Amino acid sequence: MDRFLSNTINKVDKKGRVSIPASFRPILGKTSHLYILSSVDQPTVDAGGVELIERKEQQLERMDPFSEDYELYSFVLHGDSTELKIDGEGRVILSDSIREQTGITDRAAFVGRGHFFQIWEPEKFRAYREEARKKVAEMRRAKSGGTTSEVSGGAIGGVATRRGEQNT
Amino acid sequence: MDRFLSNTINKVDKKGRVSIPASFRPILGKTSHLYILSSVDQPTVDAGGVELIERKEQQLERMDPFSEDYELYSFVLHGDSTELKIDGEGRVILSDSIREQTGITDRAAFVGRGHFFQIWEPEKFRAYREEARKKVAEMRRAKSGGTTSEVSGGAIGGVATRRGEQNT
DNA sequence: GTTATTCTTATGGGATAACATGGGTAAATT
DNA sequence: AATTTACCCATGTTATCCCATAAGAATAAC
Repeated sequence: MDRFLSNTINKVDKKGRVSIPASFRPILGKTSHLYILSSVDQPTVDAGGVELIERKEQQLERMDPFSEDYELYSFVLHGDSTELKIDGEGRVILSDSIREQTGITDRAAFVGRGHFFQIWEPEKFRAYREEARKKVAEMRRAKSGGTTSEVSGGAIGGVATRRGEQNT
Repeated sequence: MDRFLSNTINKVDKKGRVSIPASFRPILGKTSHLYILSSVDQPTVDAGGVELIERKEQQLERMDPFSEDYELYSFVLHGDSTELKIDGEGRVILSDSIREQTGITDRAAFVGRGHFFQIWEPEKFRAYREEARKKVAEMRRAKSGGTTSEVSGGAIGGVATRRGEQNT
């Protein structure tokens, strides 16, 4: 497996630590660091290995280094990102900036997105997921006057609600 | 880790000293000096090891030596640079020129920019960051009507606001 | 097929090290 | 001499390391 899939909700302990889902760990590679970029339009952050940053740096390199766009993009990419150290048990401690961005307090939802994953406040994730499902259903309805039952049936998996529960 | 990432706000003590974030220190190499260049278009200064100056000189070489840009760039590059000594605890004392340029009084924001970092007056940083995030979001929206956070991603979490708070 | 055994994981807590910060004092500067 | 700067040491806080444990999951044994 080489992609981040499924979602899990883990607890944030009183020291601010959360376990990265065990299934995500090997995909991050041997690095003991987790890189974080916060989303501009949703209350979530993107997380992954260095490649997450490197991928964006490559996009930067294709831009004119003297342009305003380059300046802004580079500022946001490097100045607004975060590097979390992963401890021996596969945990990270969430920084204040991440908590601000996501609203996370005592539980965090880890959501696989392919070559990266996101970290959400569980309730916000649930709401966003619900909304996304609705929109997808509407789209389909609009396209093919058919019923929605098939669509709403199982387009997107359920949200894990307790320790260790996952959608695999 | 070999790039300057994330941002931190540190306190300037009554002697004028500030700690360089510990995560930035190793990237500077073994040099006990911090090189400073004041920014032309923002109230901030660029900081880094010797490579910072060297890199800028290389950029200069690529410019048309008869252009006005070259003249100005060369002027600020060589005229406005400073060298700060780093003490045993990883602190530097901010010069008057840096304080003038940035408006820093009692707190300083250290902002990673990849191969160098910037030092801002925290409030000014917060404002610029907000603006940058907004513009990047617009950039993204303009390029692709898409809504995935991977596309819109890139911006990041909140600004540290008190001593020691960081995005690590 | 069912039960026992071993492994994984998530989670907690204590001990320790790292870090930002403060202050004292001697060495330089002016 | 009066400041300012470099070097030391002190301290509270936070992060990091290490070990423990419960609950499941996977595997082996019966």
